Amino acid sequence: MSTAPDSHPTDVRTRILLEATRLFAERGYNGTSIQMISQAAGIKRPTLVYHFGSKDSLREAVLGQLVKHWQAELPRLMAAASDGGPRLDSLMRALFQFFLEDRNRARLVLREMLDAPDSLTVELRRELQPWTQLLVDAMRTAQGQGVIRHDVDIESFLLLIITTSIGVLAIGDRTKALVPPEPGIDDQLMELIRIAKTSLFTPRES
Amino acid sequence: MSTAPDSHPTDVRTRILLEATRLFAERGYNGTSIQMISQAAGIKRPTLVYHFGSKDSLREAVLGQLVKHWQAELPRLMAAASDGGPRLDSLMRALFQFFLEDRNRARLVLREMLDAPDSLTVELRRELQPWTQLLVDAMRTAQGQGVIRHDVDIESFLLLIITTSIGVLAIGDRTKALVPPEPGIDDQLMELIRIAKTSLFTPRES
DNA sequence: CCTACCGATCGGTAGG
DNA sequence: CCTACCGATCGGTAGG
Repeated sequence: MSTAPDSHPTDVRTRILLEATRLFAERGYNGTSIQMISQAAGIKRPTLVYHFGSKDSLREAVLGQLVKHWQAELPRLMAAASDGGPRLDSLMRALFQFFLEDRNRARLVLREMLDAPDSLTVELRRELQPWTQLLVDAMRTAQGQGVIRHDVDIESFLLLIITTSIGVLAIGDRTKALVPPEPGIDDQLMELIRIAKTSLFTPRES
Repeated sequence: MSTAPDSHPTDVRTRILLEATRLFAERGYNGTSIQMISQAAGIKRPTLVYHFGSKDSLREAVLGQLVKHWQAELPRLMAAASDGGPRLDSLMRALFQFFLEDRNRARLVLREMLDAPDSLTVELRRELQPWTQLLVDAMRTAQGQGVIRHDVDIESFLLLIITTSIGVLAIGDRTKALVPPEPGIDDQLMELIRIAKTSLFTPRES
């Protein structure tokens, strides 16, 4: 009664969310039964249902986790970069780091985008768009100052960087079979950074 | 007996493949029952099984279609561009055109990459890699001639363009919710072309 | 948090 | 190309 009832790191609810994230990412929502998740979490199926109500609610909880992360991270990044304007570097680094930490996160996002549950678009727009709006504004200012090339379509550029980052991290080790020396994820990410910089910034004169 | 028994454009086998492609793309392999496909094709389930043996064989047939297209298209593109070196433009245009014709193709490819059935990597490597190898060689030559920037990682560059093109065409109308004016697919593709050109070619001196 | 149970749907087969 | 049928698994509920 005096100790928090379920604040352990190996909390049941947490364990369910962890395994659900992994399995949804690896096998997809439809390819994963709540039975598999329950077993991975070391409980019986009705216990999972007791905690989350339904498979679909569990899906929303899993997705909510990721959205929540960026809802906290984007403001942090914007603030940290406020001196000297937001830096492409730190943003891309944060993007890479988060999805590299657990590549299943990238796969999950991609799958959700493909399945397009109604909840997703709505939540993205409501929770994340306000922050990316700020980012777009900052970039537009940099463009006005001549730091960013005049021919850049800021909104599309941002979207493309995000799409590509997630794409590479989710399936980069599978697409590489297309091309002979089979460049690794790191090679692809480094080339992505080069491409982004080259096509975003006005070449320095001197 | 004198007329071909099933060469109609509305051939049963063709109709099954068509509906399977659409449904696998929209709902995923695991999210689509052979019952749904049969119904969409206007037949009963055992008839589908009679034609394709199993759900998994149908999956391979659906994927085989797409691989076959590029197996024919890549050599064609390489040959057409042989005078003056392969042109980035025609390649990207062909890529866009094929996947724009039916966006479900892009979604299907992305889903297969995520599901990573063993057959996929093997088939990509065996059927498509020989042709992309030629493309890489041609680009490397252009790089030696100074047409392509010296700092380009050719293999990663190619992979990134393909990943991004498919990504945009598959989920571009969903990711756009992230950014305020919500740029359309066409905006994103045009910006992708700009990014590719800017980051690939050595700036002309003049 | 569990045991026991539910109807519905799954992919596939038998047999014609 | 179909009807009739199969065991297995699905998500979820009753009740404790």
